[in-house]
Amino acid sequence: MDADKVFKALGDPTRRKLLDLLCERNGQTLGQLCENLEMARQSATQHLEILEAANLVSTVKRGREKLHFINPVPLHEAYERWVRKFERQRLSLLHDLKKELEGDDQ
Amino acid sequence: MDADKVFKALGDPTRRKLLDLLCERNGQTLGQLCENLEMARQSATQHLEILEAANLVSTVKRGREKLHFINPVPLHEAYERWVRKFERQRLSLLHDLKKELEGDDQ
DNA sequence: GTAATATGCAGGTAAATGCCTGCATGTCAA
DNA sequence: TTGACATGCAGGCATTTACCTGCATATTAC
Repeated sequence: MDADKVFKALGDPTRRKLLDLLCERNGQTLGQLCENLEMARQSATQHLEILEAANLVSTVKRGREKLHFINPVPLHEAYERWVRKFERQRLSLLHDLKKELEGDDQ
Repeated sequence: MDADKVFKALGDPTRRKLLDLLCERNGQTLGQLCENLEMARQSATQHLEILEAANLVSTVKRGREKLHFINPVPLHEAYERWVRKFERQRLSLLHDLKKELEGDDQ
């Protein structure tokens, strides 16, 4: 997994929306996905390419259509390897912050 | 929480490294953080401003120093409201994908 | 007070990003 | 075969991004 590609891919609201759309109904074509976005088809294609490069989406050609499927693995790995560390320390980090904001400096 | 700011902030490797550094030792000054980055102080400042705008980092001025603390709340919320949806459906999404990659199209 | 230290502020630039238009290719159906 | 449909490819353009340098301000130590 390339963590940077995954996080970069998630950094754009259109791409998060695409993942949302695929989560609602997996295996949609490019055209179907475009109906829910307010941009040109080619722009959506570029976003989908970025998601594919991050391995968050896999595609299958069926005739003249291209079907898009979520691959949940990289997202899971990014969470496990990166976000979870912060979750583990969440309460103590929150404690640091509160103590400091209260000006408790002695 | 502004989800877009949070995800955008996490989309840069330098900013993730800053969060990592603060996770190891919370409350570091700008100068301390810069020692671990290979860029000018001003560049690091800009990254920290973005983390602060996303509310992922809070700062406290102490004399001429500026201390930086992680705020774990927005990250937790982003996970809860967004990533967890995919976690819940993870196995079924993975199943869709596998079925399709096997060319199981009937 | 003065010098060293820590940070803030104001541009400036090259590269990346996100969007577009126009045209080409490939597939299906009549 | 021909026209409609789904997608691919190439290039252009405005904005944002990530980095920098140079100088200003504020705090501490001597």
